[in-house]
Amino acid sequence: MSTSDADGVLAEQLLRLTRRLHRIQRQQMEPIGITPAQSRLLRTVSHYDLHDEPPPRMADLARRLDVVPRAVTTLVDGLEASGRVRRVPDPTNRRVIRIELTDTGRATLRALRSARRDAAEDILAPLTAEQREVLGGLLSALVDGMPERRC
Amino acid sequence: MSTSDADGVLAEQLLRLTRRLHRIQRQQMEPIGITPAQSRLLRTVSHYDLHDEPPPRMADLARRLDVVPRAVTTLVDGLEASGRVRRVPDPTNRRVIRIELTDTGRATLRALRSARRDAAEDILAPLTAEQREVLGGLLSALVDGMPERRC
DNA sequence: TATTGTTATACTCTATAACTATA
DNA sequence: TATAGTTATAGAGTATAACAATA
Repeated sequence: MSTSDADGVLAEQLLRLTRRLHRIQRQQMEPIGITPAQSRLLRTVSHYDLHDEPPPRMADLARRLDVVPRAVTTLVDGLEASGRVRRVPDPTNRRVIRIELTDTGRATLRALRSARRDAAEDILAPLTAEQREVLGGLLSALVDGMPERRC
Repeated sequence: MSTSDADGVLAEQLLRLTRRLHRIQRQQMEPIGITPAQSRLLRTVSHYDLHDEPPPRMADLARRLDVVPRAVTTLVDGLEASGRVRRVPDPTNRRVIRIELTDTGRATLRALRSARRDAAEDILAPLTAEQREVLGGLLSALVDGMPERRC
């Protein structure tokens, strides 16, 4: 392995780690009856809710989740079917649909938080608190440096 | 966002980052005619090749890739169809199939290396060389701490 | 009876393209 | 004509379960 490929190796470790994180998350979320991608969307919706901002549009969620709008449709379909969010047409622009959190959705978020923490703890076990802080800082720098998805 | 959920946030950043890495990789590998998962498998096979070890069995690859054996079948199918690996029955145990790298496979690996590096560089751009080294160390600690998949 | 890999099947996640209804 | 979200479709990735061949 040549030294100049260090970045490539780093990318591979990232992918491998995330695959495991994904599997653990899926297992822990299964009893709650939600998939990881649905969980991410639900958390994104809750940010608006917690900050007393108007509920997000489908397009907002696509941008925040860094996926194509079509992908949001399916996720919201699933969350709406389980009563965790509500599709509410925007009265000022009838093309727009806003996604509102329901009480069921809030309850799910509470259950989810501990599951997510357990999954993270499982993955991060080899690191000390200080190391986690450093890792968090580096990841924040990377995520903040990400270009916004054009929708 | 409560402080005690820092690990959860960290996990989310990891997932978000990896989703982008995945997308970039897929785009860069498309002209080469290979998918990211096939590429990972090919690289794993090449480790055995480079270290003059006997070619890996399907089960070896499943363990190294941290996936179920069934998943390896599909990946090898694709790589064999494009002439990058060969399925060779083990003469000493006829249940076992060993996966050998072909010259075409080696050529693909060369093309892949630069693509992978470009994808990594794209993601890691916000970090200095020192920060990348720190990140690499932390990820190595995490990956090394991962339990082996039982197959 | 245990191991190795496969066939059969299904589900999650995401993408592109074409369409509908608004604006 | 441009925007918001959808239907239609496809493909990558992975999983579980049942099975055949071999040990």
